[in-house]
Amino acid sequence: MSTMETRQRLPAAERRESILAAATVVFGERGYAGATTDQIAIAAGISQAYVVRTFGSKETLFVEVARRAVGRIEAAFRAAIAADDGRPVAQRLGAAYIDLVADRGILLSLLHLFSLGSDTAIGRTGREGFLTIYRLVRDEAGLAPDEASHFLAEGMLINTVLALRLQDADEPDAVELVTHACGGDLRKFRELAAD
Amino acid sequence: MSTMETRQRLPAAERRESILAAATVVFGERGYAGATTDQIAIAAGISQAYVVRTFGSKETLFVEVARRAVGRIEAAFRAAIAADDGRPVAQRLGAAYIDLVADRGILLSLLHLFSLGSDTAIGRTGREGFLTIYRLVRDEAGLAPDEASHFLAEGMLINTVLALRLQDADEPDAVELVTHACGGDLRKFRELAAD
DNA sequence: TTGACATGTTATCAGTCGATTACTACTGTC
DNA sequence: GACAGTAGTAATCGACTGATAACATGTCAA
Repeated sequence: MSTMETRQRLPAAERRESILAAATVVFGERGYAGATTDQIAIAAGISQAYVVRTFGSKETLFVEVARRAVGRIEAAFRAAIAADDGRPVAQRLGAAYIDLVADRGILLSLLHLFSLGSDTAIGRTGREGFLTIYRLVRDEAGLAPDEASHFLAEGMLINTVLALRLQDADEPDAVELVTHACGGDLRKFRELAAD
Repeated sequence: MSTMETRQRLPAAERRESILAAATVVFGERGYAGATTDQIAIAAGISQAYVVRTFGSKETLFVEVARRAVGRIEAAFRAAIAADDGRPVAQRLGAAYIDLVADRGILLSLLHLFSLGSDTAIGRTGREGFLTIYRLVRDEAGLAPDEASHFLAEGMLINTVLALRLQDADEPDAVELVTHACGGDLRKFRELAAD
């Protein structure tokens, strides 16, 4: 019934997506091992058991969160490549990446994903995701290998700044560093990164 | 007695350092939450209880590991700054950073440290460490703020590549990316990063 | 309406982990 | 060669966590 405003149960696909969104935030803040399925369940507003049963295991959930995050980046980059406004493509990609900061969890979940390359399943997912993004900026955006590498490097710095919450620090050195890291518009960066 | 080759007990300072070295490797591979004090104890060749009691808690141990890692980077950079061989200082710093790859755990522990900015105690340590290194390359090496920022970005990319173990991947795209990330000498990078 | 299926929960469990305590043994010194 | 202090271990515990199972309830088609 859609006449009732308060739907009590969600179709599986929507519930799945809402769990993924909640898990993205929690994994982004605490990392894979540091996050608990109970924290994710609370964030999603359901029971811990349902989180686990929906994805089979915590590891599977994390891999799904990571794949979804890579997909978001791909979509944002493809849109930036298509929307040619005269600026160089690298600049458009950079702006698109900064916009992703609004979804803090996405970038932070990927940071944690990339830090766990030693784990068998998670590591493979991480390598695949990282190379996918590298190929996208090289082949679809047309950046030279060294340009693509530099671009990813700047992205990793943004991830680090975000994880450290340096944009909230008030020391002048932190302000200066974050300003350069985010490409100059500290004000916008801070707004996007605001909880 | 130093006539006996097999010393059975170590003075506190040496034992402390050996635990820190072992913990650096384990934290580097598994992260803070993913590592267990028992794994660290096995790596150090002592009992789990002794690891915890020596540092009071796992968190204190991690913070000590992180501070030690930052100290190693400081020392390596200061040496590179002092040893002026005609090359630009940024190039010397880059080479010094690549050399640190030999101690994989140091860079990987810092990667994990930087990913936990939301944690109260660990986050503060991470911000302090990151800013310390930024100030060093800016003030002591004399890099301009944007140069220092770029330098840190390349460092973060190296950390990521290392964590993902991309230097061991055989796909041509991975080889190309790692080559650019490490400054060209893939062979040396692989040797240093070898377990 | 009713029944069948999909959505969700409560209760519980076995394993793991950091920490504490009580105890043991080595080491150098007077 | 005993003593005092330092280095280290074994045993154990309570808390936490991911997973499972049994059960409950909402939803929709016929």
